Amino acid sequence: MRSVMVQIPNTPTSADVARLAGVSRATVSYVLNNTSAVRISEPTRRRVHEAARELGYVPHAAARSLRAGHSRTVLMPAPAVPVGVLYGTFLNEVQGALGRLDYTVVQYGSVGLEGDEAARAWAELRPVAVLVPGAGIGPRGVGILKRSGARAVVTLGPERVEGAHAVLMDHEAVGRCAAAHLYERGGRRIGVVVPEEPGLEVYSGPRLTGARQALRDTGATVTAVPLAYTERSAARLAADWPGLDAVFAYNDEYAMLLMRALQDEGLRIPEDVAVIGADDLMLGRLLRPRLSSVRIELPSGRDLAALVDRAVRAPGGEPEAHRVLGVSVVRREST
Amino acid sequence: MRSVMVQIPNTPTSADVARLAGVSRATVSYVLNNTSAVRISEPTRRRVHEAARELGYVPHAAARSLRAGHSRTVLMPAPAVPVGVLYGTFLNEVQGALGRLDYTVVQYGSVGLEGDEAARAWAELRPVAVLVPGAGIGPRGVGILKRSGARAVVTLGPERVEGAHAVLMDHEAVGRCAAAHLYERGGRRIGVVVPEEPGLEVYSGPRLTGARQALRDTGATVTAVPLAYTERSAARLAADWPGLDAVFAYNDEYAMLLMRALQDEGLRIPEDVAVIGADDLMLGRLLRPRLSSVRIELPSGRDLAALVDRAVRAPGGEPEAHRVLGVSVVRREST
DNA sequence: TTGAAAGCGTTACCAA
DNA sequence: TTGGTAACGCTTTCAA
Repeated sequence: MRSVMVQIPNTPTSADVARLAGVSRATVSYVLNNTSAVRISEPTRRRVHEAARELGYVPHAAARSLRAGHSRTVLMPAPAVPVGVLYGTFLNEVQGALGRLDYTVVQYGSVGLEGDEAARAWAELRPVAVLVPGAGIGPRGVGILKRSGARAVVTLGPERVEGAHAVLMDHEAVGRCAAAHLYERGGRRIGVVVPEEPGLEVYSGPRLTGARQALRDTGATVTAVPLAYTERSAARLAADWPGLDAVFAYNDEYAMLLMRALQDEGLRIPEDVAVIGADDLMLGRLLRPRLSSVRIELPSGRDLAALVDRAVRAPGGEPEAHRVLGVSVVRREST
Repeated sequence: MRSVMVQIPNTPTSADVARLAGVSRATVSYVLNNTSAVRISEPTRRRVHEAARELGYVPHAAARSLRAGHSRTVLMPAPAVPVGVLYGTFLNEVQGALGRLDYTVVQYGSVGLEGDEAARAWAELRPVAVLVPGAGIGPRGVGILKRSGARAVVTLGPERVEGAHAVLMDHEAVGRCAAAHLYERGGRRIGVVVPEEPGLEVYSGPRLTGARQALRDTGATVTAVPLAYTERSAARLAADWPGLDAVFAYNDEYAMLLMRALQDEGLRIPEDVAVIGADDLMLGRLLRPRLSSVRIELPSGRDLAALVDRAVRAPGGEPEAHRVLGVSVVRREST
């Protein structure tokens, strides 16, 4: 009655495998999961495997985790904006490392969801751990996830969130490092580029703050310089240059853009304006003068995966906070 | 007996909500899902909502889709290599558009999985559709997914796969376009950069082939030029330059790298060697001479989402194949 | 308007 | 060594 009417064959279940192999569903489960508590005869095993192969049986993850009461899914909200090479590589590393620890990593496309709403959507999947980059979650969101069985919530960003483990990316340090370098090289009226593109405030804010911190009590001034990632915006800024003698340009891409616009206006780098970026991209080395940059060292994906794993295994523990992000100036010719 | 022993409160189920609200589980389901076939009194609705809020109830996606027999999950294998900004933006667009069509987009971290193995892992999640970028799946994989209930498999890449819908990214056209332009500008000994980084063959191969096609019967020669994305590799290549008078450098980043290395060797661009990249990145416009580039037009994320949606709703239909990728040369100063 | 009960695909316990 | 059975959380049909 059931499979006769449909053209597309119903997807085979373990019951189908059992029927074909002439055994019970339990036996199928034992065989396919290599359950060590139970000994199954070799001929039976073969029959079961054979039947599974023939039907193209694939276990149903939802049913399995429903029964088990937990999953090994680690959920990461997918970044809504295309993320830099550095960070992108890092996220891939984390993914690979978690995979090797036998977790299933799922990036959840959360475009359009915000705050607790997003947390609730993630919680529906009952992940064993959640890894949130940026500032996508608050204490309430963490609560929702934990109550839904998440054994670890780890944030990856500039600030700590109550109840969650934190991998603190100290972007203030980036700003401090850049500003200190510019001051040391003689800069006194120092600009800090703040990208106009939305979504970057999480990083640009702390970088600006860090620069301010570093130059407090030095007599140097710090000016926020808004800049969009377009040639027009850069040209306008350069044409109307507010007389700054040094700039920390947020990252290497903005730095390259700005440097070119300043040069086109006849300003000499670094004599008239010193420019430093961040991320130490290779492309910055191709310009003339070569671009100085703040090199940012992210933790290894393996370390982060290990942190998640530890948190999952010992869910009771106090949330740890790790300050990461090694920063150092790579001085080239633009400062 | 059950919740007394655990410190972490058990995650609330709809039964808990029902108990607190003093109604049956059925009623809870009706209220929370706004089931229109059934009328529930306003006071009852309020009590249910109240109870759900108080307990922090979040429905269990696995249980729901198990019962329903299907999900609205669209699965995309996460690209294993960090992907360019162009393609990354496109993937984000697709994700957003699918989200607006009420699909849940899940990027599955498939590092380390290959071929049918990967397909099987994806199939365990019983997605309603699978969107595979690159060359990550074969006909057998498609079969596995379809038998597991996927109503649409869409590949996104240079080649068609039996049984799957195809969004054909015609990278040969990119190569053809670049090569034709170089020939027209006077190039006769033409090089095509082939990145040494693994994972890029899917794109670099067709681009090389396309260049060969375009120059067949013209008398011009086409030479594959291996290049790693490092200054050393570029310097070595430039020092040992095989006398080519024009190069298609795979994309703008490799082009920038190569151009700088050639300049450092004293070769003039474009007089001695013409260079063209691809992707039309802004950064290419910052070099001197400004970099010429093949501009690649991807389809809109909304179109692709619509294709997926159509395929899901009418799963019987013949697989469609769409040739996308508009290509055009943006000539600047390097050719 | 509400409730009881069946069933989705798995696995684990207990019995044979 | 194998099989029956209950239970995971949810939705939906049927009955009250």
